Amino acid sequence: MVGRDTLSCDTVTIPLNLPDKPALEGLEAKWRTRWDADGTYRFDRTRDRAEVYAIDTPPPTVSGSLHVGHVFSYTHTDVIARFQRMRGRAVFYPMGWDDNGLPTERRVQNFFGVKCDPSLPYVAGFEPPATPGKQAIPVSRPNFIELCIRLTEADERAFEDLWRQLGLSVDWSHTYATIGPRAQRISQAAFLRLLARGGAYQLEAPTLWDVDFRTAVAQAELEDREQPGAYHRLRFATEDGTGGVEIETTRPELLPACVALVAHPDDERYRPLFGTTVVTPLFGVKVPVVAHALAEPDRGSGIAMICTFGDITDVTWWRELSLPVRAVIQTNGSLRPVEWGTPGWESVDPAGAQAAYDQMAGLYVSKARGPVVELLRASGALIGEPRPITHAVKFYEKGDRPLEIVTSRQWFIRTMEHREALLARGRELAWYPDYMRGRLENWINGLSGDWCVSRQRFFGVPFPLWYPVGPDGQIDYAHPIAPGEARLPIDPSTDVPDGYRADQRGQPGGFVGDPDVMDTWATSSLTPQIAGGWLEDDDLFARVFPMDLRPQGHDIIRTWLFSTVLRAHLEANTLPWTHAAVSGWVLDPDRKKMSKSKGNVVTPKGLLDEHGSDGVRYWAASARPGTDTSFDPAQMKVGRRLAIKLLNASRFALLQTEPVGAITEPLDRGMLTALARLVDDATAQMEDYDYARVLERTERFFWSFCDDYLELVKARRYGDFTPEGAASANSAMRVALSVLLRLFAPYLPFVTEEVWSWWQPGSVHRAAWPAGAEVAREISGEDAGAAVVLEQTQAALAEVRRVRSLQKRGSKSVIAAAVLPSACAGLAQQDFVAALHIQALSFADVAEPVLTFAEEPTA
RNA sequence: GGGCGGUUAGCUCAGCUGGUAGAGCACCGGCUUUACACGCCGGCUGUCACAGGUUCGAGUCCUGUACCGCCCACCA
Repeated sequence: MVGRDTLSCDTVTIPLNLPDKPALEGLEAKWRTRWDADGTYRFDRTRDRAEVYAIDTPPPTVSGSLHVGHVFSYTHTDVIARFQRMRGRAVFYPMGWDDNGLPTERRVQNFFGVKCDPSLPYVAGFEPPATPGKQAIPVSRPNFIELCIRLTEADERAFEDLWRQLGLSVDWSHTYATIGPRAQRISQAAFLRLLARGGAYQLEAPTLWDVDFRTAVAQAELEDREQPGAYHRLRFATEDGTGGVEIETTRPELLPACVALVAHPDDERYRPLFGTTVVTPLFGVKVPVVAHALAEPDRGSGIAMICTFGDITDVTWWRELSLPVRAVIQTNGSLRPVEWGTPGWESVDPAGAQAAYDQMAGLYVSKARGPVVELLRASGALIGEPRPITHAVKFYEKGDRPLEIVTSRQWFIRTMEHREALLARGRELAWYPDYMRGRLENWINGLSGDWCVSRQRFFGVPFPLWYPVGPDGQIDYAHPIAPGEARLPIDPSTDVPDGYRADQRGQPGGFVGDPDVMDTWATSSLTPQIAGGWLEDDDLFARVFPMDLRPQGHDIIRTWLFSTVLRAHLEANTLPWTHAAVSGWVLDPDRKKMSKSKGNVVTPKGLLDEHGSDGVRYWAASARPGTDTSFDPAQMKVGRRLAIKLLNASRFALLQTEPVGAITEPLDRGMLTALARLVDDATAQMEDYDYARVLERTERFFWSFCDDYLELVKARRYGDFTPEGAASANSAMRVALSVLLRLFAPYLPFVTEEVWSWWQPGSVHRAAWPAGAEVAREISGEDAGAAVVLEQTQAALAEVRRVRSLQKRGSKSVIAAAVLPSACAGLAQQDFVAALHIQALSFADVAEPVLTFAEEPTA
């Protein structure tokens, strides 16, 4: 243990260095430099796992800017880190930078005027133009990633600077980037291991598709948005033409992709139709009427058309009812060309179908709706007019147009078969607050398919695979070629598989690289492994994994938390960490999440400059774990005032160093008894991650310490009575100060370190977290009787002050006679009388103090 | 539709295992007190969302309702 574990004040040898006029200004700059130079927060990697506290820090997205929400939640983590460090743990507190993914891709494109083209070979020493040209220059993926790292370096420096100003006790020698070589290597190795064990597979299947980004997306990346739409009632004729059935749809443009109608098996209205065939309007396609339990009798007309594919339900029906595919949507969202009358596109009227379809082909799906509705209306198949509605439509969370479902070849990680095990992991994990566990369970129970991890993007971690090309030029996806782990990371678009030559790329008998990159969560789900040195530094990894803490926001439980639990479960058969601390959001005064735009108006830097880092941290740390919190500069001012008070009260406590000695006075012993109890409570609550409560209670004690206790002992410590009395007060004050500084240290690292440096060796952040027993030892055990004396004295003080104030007397007024309720008779008379300038004190059966003031000296 | 959280003083929020409502801010009044005017003392402010129930006693436990927020859902 680095810190001192004794409180004996008389052992302090460093010379007192009290400033005349202490101030907060300049403390951030002073101490961050000092901590850096002293390696105060360096991780001690010689310590055993049991002595380590490892944190899986969320890597902020470097292509954005830090906002108030970051300052808020990272402060929570830092408070915990500092507490654990003072508890004697070696804190592994790395920092990551998230530069993998679409936001960075866009920024690199715009900033350098380039675009990623994985078909190009790597060019060593490539330099982008000084100013981006109109025409984007195509570059290879490795070159693109190099540019990304170059661009984000500047952002990372700015972020690091802000974090240091905020006082995060991160070990800056442990950083990683999610697109860096280490993250790529680990992402690829983890994938290959999964593949080798059968935990990953590729499949040609309908998947959720963003038509703008032209990539598959995963269930976790979806969001619902309310969109205007309309119910269209369409009439399908029976095969013999004598009857018909009416369905309702919001997507009439998918009519050419209709493969069946479906109703609930128990629906009496449609039961006679099951097994029969109806004919689609306009296109004349014969489709069966089928039954499936997912069809809801009370929705629309109770019978729906199944298209390939309009939504996820269509996929379910298609799969479970073994229906044919009649896909019309292309990867760019437009309707593909179709030759009606050819296999798969049979029609009772091919010419009519072609004429109708030609008015839609090539149009983006939503644009095709107008023409098809017109045709339906003209044909009489549209019953009544469309009825406008608003309904939820699925979007890619970063996308602008509704998701479509397109059939394509994708990589999946098996998740469905692990659902029970993952739910058990969720129960095994300690959650703060506990109810957040429900979010994970909710999500796992709602999973509808395996995790689609491939993306048809250019920037990201590539799949480390090639495929043989047959003599006929066909790509053999069934037999992927994987590199040995020692070769990782690789980029199959430029690297060549063992046993092949570069000139065999794309040639019959040669190979091709997998063109896709991984979902960013496929990398982010491995942050404990990346930060902990998996596959690279076994010694480090053994000391930090599984980690202790995952701090994160509640909005990414279904993505980051879930996927990290999944990967650790699959790879290591363990939880990735034992605790998850979920922080809330910062809300603006309208009770909405502080948005980027508003967040940029209030920059974190500006806040730290204005209120001081300790002040801002105070506001953040006042919020209970998981609770959404208002952005409140007033609280930051309160925090700043607390820091200033700490400076001044400390100065007072240290102002007079002599004499010191045994703590004998009941008032002093009572104060330390209360403090010992506070420390025990605070420790228990900190262990339970309830840092906000500890701050509140420590603060409450501290203000009372200042305004009551210090005022009461002032005369005695100045030597107005006996040397023994003064010694008792001086010693008690120093014990209390030492303890209070350490209790506040996780919250207010700058001011506590400053004060600590006046009179103590080393850093307060390496000092031992106080224990109640240590405080009690100073007075040879808790003194319950003295605690009562303190309580009575404080209560009497408040009462006399109140009466005095109501009588509009100043605090200097001399009280010739004070009569107090008998219940106060046990108070510390000498200190009490001196602090209130009481000449004669007596007790009687009165409800409140009766004060007789001496004549005011005439001014 | 399912689930979770919230509803306490004008504002922001504490109130842990049930025992006569709390803090800070704001507001008002007082104090040139030798650690601090970036300070100190005091005052004002509440049918603890609503309705039932359990209990000697409920802000605190149970049931239901309303509103706010969030998460999830196979919304034809």
